[in-house]
Amino acid sequence: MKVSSKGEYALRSLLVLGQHQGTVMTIQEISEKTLVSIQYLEKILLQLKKLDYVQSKRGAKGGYLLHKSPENIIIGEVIRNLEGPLSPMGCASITQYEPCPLEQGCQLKPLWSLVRDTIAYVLERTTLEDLLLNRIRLMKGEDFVVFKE
Amino acid sequence: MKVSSKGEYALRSLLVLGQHQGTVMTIQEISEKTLVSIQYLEKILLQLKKLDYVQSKRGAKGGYLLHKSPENIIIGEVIRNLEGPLSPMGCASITQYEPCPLEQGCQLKPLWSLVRDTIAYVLERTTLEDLLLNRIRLMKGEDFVVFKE
DNA sequence: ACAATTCCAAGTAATTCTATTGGTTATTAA
DNA sequence: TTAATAACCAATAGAATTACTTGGAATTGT
Repeated sequence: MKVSSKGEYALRSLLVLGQHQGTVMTIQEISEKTLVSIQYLEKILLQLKKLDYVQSKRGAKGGYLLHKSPENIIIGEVIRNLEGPLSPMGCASITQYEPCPLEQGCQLKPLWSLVRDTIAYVLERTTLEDLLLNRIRLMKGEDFVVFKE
Repeated sequence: MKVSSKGEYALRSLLVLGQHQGTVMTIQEISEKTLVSIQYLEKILLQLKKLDYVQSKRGAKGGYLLHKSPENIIIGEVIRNLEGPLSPMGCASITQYEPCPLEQGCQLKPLWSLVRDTIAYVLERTTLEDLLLNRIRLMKGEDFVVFKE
């Protein structure tokens, strides 16, 4: 159930850019802050640019800037865009459903759908702004309830 | 955020064995029901045996049986045993924590911890019996609440 | 002009995932 | 006792993915 390093690195980059809004950051600077190699970052930032999360300036004094404001960057979407569906199995994916020969009568699919929904519930309601403001609430014990009873 | 096919196949096998409790099933029969190759299943079943979920009988009339009763087979544990931590990132794993150089002050870790906790919440409360009885509740819209307010 | 910096394509190395091959050992039934 | 059945086991091979590298082309500011 891992998130790939590509997703992790993309989020690290967005966070760093979010912490320096208004100033242009070079890939090198982002690399220092995120501990990701310049060459790999390059590819990730290019992807983030195509997805319109960031903006670039070429040439001397160039670099990267956030293009959307943090409250409009939804973490679930970033992950989906960079590494595919949030669903643990294709059969339970809403954005990229894949059929499965076992599907009719499959007793596993409801579980995967439930997992997909819980993950999506969390990640689609979290924005870059939430991360920047440390607005994530950790759950412990009894203050966590999945179903309204 | 995918579950590997090994985990999926293991759960399919346990489900099939759960549907035929009391009767010994050969790998071949399990293969037909799960649509997994005999050779790959062999390896998975061996692992499930070492983990004590199933029991085997060698020789003619041999095959596999569940060894634990379905209500004692916790899905989260099966997945963890077969493919590692439920956590999307090592830094947020409770069972197999891995340190990260960015960790102090990392604004991503709380998110990964939250995701880990939600996934674990679902999978550690689901048993094979729940799957066999189709006792998984799909969430929709407003009957799903993550935090008690 | 020149240095800085993004852009881009291609390739490589490592890892993990999935599956196969070729046998060995234990059990049952005839 | 023999033959058939079926689990056990080790080694490895192929495919896919991930992570990263290389080498240069294009753009911009001074």
